[in-house]
Amino acid sequence: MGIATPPRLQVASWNVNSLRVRLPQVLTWLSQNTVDVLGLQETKVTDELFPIAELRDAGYEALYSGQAGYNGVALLVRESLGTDDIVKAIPEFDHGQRRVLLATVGDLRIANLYVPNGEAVGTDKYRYKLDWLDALHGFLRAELQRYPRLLVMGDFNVAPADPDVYAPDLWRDRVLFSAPERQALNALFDLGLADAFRLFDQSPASYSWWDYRAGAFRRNLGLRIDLMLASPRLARECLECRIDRIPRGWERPSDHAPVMATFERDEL
DNA sequence: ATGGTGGTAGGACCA
Repeated sequence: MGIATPPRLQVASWNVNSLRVRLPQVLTWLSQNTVDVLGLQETKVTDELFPIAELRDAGYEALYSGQAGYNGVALLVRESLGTDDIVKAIPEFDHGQRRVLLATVGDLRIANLYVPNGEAVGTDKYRYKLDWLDALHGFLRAELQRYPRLLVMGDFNVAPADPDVYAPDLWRDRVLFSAPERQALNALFDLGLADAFRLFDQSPASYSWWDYRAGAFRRNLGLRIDLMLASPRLARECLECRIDRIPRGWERPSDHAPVMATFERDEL
């Protein structure tokens, strides 16, 4: 018995770099963290092979949009919550790459994204990334009109600012941190979306992705490219946002760490 | 050091 705590919704985003390889880690992490919604990126699994049974046994309903070999996104939602109004592509920018999954969970609108990597500045893939982000901007502007409580999360493959990069001067003209990419991200901020991580005090050199090579994680040579963007209404209800570095240190890890956020809810 | 590692493939790709 005690004073009832306000209801809270805990949300996380994690690029797992193959759900089939990382499923045991996802299940372990879910058992250790009270998360209501988990967005996954780079699932690299077709819908036919998506591990719905294992996730259902863990208490989660799965929404997924996958393809063979590359890309793939999913939303794991605690079964009691339910989902509605599912969208699997940016309208008028659907090229078959499975990078987008939106759903309404309670009164929260959640967009889970795997933004194109862009390969290198000046390449066709880089151009595609910028076009993709431009289309995303128009789409999210419309979503914000419809849904006051909008959370946009995922692997953005762009670091917002100098403190999000271990060597900003080295990265300033490279993919993941080039000025046009940051400008595209700033355009999303200009819609009123807030970088939830920066609503709170954080440790210096907080990153979400570390290259597999050259001992980058051990040396903390990382970038913060996994983000949670909150609409104005939702930003006011955000109680916490942090990165859980622990799974990046596990054996055979994803190269990304989960980003977590907690929101106070009026009711669910 | 144009390297380094990892996933999906069962070749070169993608990151």
